[in-house]
Amino acid sequence: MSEKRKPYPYDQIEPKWQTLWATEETFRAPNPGQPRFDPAKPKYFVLDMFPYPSGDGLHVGHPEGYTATDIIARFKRLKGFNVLHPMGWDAFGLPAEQYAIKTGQHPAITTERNAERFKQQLQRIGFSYDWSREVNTTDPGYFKWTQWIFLQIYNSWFNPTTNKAEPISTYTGNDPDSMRLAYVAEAPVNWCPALGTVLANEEVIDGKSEVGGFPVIRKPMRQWMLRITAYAERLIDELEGLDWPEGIKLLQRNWIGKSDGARVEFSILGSRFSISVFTTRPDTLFGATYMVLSPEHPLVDQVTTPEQKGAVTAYRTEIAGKSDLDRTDLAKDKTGVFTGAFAINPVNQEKIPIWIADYVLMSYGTGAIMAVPAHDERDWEFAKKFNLPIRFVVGPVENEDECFSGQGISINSGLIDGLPTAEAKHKITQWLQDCGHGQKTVNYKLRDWLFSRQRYWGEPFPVIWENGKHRAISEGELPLTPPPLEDFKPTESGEPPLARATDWIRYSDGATRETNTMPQWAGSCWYYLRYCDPQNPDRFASVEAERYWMTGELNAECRMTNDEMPDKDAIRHSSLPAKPGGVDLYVGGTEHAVLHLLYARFWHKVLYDLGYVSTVEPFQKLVNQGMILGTDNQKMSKSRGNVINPDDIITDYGADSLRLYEMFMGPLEQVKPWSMSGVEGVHRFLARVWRLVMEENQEGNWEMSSLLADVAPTSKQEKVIHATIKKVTQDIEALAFNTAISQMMVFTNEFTNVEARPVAALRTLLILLNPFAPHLTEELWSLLAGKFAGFEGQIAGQTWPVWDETLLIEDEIEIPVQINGKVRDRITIKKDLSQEATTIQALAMPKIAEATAGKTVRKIVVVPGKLVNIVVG
RNA sequence: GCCGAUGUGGCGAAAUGGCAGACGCAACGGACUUAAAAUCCGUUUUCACGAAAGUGGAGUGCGGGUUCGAGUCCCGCCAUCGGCACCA
Repeated sequence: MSEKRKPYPYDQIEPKWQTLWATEETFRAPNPGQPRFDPAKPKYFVLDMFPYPSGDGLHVGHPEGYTATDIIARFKRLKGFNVLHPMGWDAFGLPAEQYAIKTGQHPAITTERNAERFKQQLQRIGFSYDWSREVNTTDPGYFKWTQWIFLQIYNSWFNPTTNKAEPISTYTGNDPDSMRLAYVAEAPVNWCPALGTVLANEEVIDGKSEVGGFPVIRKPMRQWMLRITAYAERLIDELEGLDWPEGIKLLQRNWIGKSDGARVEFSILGSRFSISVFTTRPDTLFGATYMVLSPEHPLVDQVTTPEQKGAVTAYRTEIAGKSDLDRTDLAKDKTGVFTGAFAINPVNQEKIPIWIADYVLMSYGTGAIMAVPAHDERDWEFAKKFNLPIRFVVGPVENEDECFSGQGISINSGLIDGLPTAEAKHKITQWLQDCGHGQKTVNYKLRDWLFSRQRYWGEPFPVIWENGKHRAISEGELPLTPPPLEDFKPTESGEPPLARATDWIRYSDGATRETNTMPQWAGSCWYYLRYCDPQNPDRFASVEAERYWMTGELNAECRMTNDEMPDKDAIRHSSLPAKPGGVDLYVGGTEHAVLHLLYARFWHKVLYDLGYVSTVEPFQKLVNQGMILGTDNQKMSKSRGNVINPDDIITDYGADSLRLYEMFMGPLEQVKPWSMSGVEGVHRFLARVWRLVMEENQEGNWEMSSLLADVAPTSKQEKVIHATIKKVTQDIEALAFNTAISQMMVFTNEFTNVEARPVAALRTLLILLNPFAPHLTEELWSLLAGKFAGFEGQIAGQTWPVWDETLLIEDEIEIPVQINGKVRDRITIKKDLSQEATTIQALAMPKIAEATAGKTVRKIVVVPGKLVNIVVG
């Protein structure tokens, strides 16, 4: 039984170099001040979205982005950068906890085992991570700082005057607790009975949990919230300077959902209360013929008349029992009930009925609307169903049987008659403001971030409760680790699992610990900062390390020593100027466009405002890799059975082939299907590169190719060499890895059938190919080192080659000659031949002369170096 | 419904407004081999005419437009994928 012969011995080469890189710490990135740190080099921080280490291990989608960043990291090192290229584990989360509930195995054990497996798989692919910087969000040494950052948020408020977060001590009002950026609220939340926890809005998809797809219902509960809405404006504005895909920026802007409009007060007939509404169309106020309160609106009880009480209560009960999915089903008919009460329209003193209906959401605006059926589709539909009056106030009205929601000229609208929509809005808003009936307002779709979970496997809140009030524990008590538990389920009464740890909960006489934990997003909000200085026990990262890796600056003028840390007010508000920078390149999937990327930006801005980090934004450049589909063109999933395991690819073709194929498939950002024969194609290419250097002898052993020679390349070869240097360099910088690989294939084809193979050319190819196929190129480099000069040291320590543009210029070029835009012939001319001479030569060509004979030449376009186009009539 | 992306051979794909299909896969033919595998060389958008070299036409989702010239720019559609979705 002999094993199938391998086209080249990748199975021996790859483990060998992986071991050597690990033992020699080839890719270790020292911090400023550490041995081997070179202050003369510029820095480059290239980051992957770290994975949740699931029990399933990696699939081929993971290494797509990781290979791209690894190529960039290796390329930048060869270009002379200090490169920070780290990896870690986003390891808190539901699957480990559910596994624990099922099996009783502690999540920490599952997590550690899974992370270890992920690490081995990643190392088998030969990624050049600095493993000494590995982080795990579940390590106490890590989440100590997650909790610490929470305390900074808890101890801050957003000052609208300065437009930034400030220590709560600077707030002079009388209820600071109501101003904190982390606060407790009794709010309707997304409760998932099957998971036994609440979820963030972002984690609910079509009324079902993102994890598991279980139904989610609305339920009022006491929860921790983070005041991300305070940053809504800045989260939109500060996207501006970022090098992100426009689509992702747009997704964030839409998620935040800024609307300009007005708040209008409607007094209620015979009541001391008034109803406040938000509208983006104050110019349609004269067309408001009724009002609608959300069923959950607190004023419903106050305004409902005794006669309507029964109907209103019945309706509210019905709505309360509905899932979010039922409520937001657009196909369903509008429903609602009259409250019996009337409001007064402030612009014309008209008496209009007040209804309740579930098409008005409590969670947006004020939870109440003025209904203008003539100019709003939803109000139109509702008015038609319940026979409510419709009055057109924006013209020109062409069809009275249709709702018109566009802009136009105000009619039937008193003081704004005849004004176009924009001016009408402005004037009526001014009028409302002058009369005290309303004011200009900006409203956002973004809600505050529901930040607590009823789970075991998450960061405990560093908070205790005493006499019904919350209070932070001291920083000295961090990290606050979760208690050991046998049973990870919520308690029978619906309390979080931590409530089972009765000893742990008791903080002191009369003080108990918070039993909620933080959501999984918490750890990933700041992990990029921890990579800068992952073992630091005294700060989330030293001032100098954070500043260096985020901005490239050494010798920080603002030196915050650890001793100064407790004296927070002194170190804050040094009003550090905003620095450009952050992570230089961040690669990950689109699925985090509005979750992780919004949360992380929010935390970063709080830390920036408080003076703890140097940049306004965390991620300067973002790239989304496209999903890899199965060979059947479907999304990979266990149930479809189309999942490709990278381990199998490595066993059959080697890690370099896996890396190369991941990049050769197509543009990084694009969605693309896996193809096994495609893997074989790049594998063959790597074997061809191997055989440029090695050949098989009679016994079937590999030895150095006899064609290798210390000769100068021919001028044609020289051109290919420099064209390849140019294209590979430019393509890597543009993240166009597929075309870079094509060019290296062209190079290899050029040198395959030659009588003498110039070693210098191979030397160049090996360096160019090294970021893509690091094992193969290191091996060939070391083999050549025994025979030829110029191969000293590891290839990872070499310098990236530069191309000579003058070598790429051809003396003679062939250009097409067109007649009326169609190619009729080709002509070979001197590169710098004048336009006149080119024209004369082109016209003299037999085919051209024949085709133009007897016709009028109306125009001749000569594009130097490109083509000639003769226009005949 | 709204927003965004994409649409090019049998397949993955390439093309600063300037020779459409680089590179790879698959297929076919040849060399090497007793044979096969591997390797190397060649052909491969399509239609018509031709024994052949070749000649001519069509062609980048569809319909228009700008231009000497459009896969690329503009207008209007269609399809697929992704996101948001009663947001007042």
